[in-house]
Amino acid sequence: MNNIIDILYERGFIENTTHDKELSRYLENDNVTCYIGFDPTASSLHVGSLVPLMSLAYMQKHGYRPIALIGGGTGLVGDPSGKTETRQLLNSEIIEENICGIKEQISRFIDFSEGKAILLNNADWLSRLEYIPFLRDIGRHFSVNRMIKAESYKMRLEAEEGLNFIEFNYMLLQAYDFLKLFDKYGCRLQLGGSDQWGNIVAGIDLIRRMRHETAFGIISPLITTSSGEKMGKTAKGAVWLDSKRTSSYEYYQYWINTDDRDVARFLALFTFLPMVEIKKIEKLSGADLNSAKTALAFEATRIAHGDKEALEAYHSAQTGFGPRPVPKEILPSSSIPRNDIFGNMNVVLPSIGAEIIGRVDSTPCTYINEDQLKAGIPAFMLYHMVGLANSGSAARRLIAQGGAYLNGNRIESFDYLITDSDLDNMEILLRAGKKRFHKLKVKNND
RNA sequence: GGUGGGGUUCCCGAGUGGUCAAAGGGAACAGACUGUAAAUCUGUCGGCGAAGCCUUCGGAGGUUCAAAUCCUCCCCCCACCA
Repeated sequence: MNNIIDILYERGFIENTTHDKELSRYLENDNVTCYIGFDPTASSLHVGSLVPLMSLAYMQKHGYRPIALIGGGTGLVGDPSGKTETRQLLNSEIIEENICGIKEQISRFIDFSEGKAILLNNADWLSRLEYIPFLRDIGRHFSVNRMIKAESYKMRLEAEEGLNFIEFNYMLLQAYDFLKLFDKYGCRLQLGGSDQWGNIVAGIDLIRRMRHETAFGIISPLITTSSGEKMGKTAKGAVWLDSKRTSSYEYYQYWINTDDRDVARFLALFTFLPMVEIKKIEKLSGADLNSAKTALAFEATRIAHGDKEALEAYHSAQTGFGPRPVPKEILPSSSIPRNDIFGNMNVVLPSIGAEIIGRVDSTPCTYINEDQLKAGIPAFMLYHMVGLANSGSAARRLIAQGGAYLNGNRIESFDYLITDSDLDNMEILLRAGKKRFHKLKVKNND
């Protein structure tokens, strides 16, 4: 199997394509350029953007030239596709900031060295557009009758909030992007999420009408978890790719908590592990899947944050939840530490080498003054302080319900005084519920 | 611009003078069960060192012993008409 379409299909990246036969034939060419757009609506992409990112990464792995297009221009307009509400309009300064963050993240997935990929910003051409010429040259190719039938707009036309004119224009701008990239880079293929279908097809039509050439589109399914949620939503909000917003520890934990039913599917989408190995995972069930989840979390963290961060997160998980060795026969291509019981590991991470193999740990941690600890702090205050509870009341509730643990022992009373006598190995391990950990370490007075 | 309908605690949504920190559902959190899964059951679900007090129902004023509820002005959304 070396046809990229087959590979993308097998891994679950494709929901639909335009003209499949011609597309397959086109992809047999050597110099295929394809693109995906990312609108800078936040300073970081989140897990929801992983599918397009990974599909682009796969395209690159197979020798195609990807263009990552940052929507510095379209971001000023706001894509209504598939949204039930109007996006808040962002100003240019915020967008500039966002672009910086996003560029960095994309670079983790796509190799931009030596012209292997291109990073562009559509503000470079969109912000210079003149209204009347644009309407005359581009606008005349769009039928409003057709546009309002587009699924992406339909939703909004039927919704309570309606659709305003600036949003209605979004499709034209994205179509124009595609035309630009076709003209300048010979780019004939656009990838995107399924909500982008209308926008992609609009671009293809525009290229056909104006250049009499064929362009193609591939859309990925909207990935939902088996429980029916959109990917990347947690109680705390989105799971960001930026480790400043979602720490490697949290990121790893997000993946390790994958629903059983999603493990194989997610391994295919969100790691580079070979499908042969993933296929074997599909046969596993029950607790056996936990090793696969560990590998998923490790690999996903590695790709998004780096080897070192993945290893730290892995270790933190071991400290909190106990050692969970991953047998050799599970996903052998994964570089996750094998048969590891605290520290003795055989890591196969070239970028790290041997020196880091010690106790590394990224469990959230707070430092406390020695004096303050000697004086003692009531448990509920500490839980609030450290962020395991949102308020004093919440902390009291937590403790009252028996959900607070100090070094593994349940805290019986909300005002239990935590002091230096609770130090274990120079630190105090606080736990809220089953899986939220926080360490408290002493800062010496100076 | 006109007419009508709206804006309620994280979300949906009830509430039209006191009995309202505000029904119900969802989400979330905790406990039990477990495998850091799912499902289920139970409890919690504004803040406060907790009796009691304080802040909340788009915003600002006002009426009243008492306002999410009544009045005035303003902001925003929706529908129909222009």
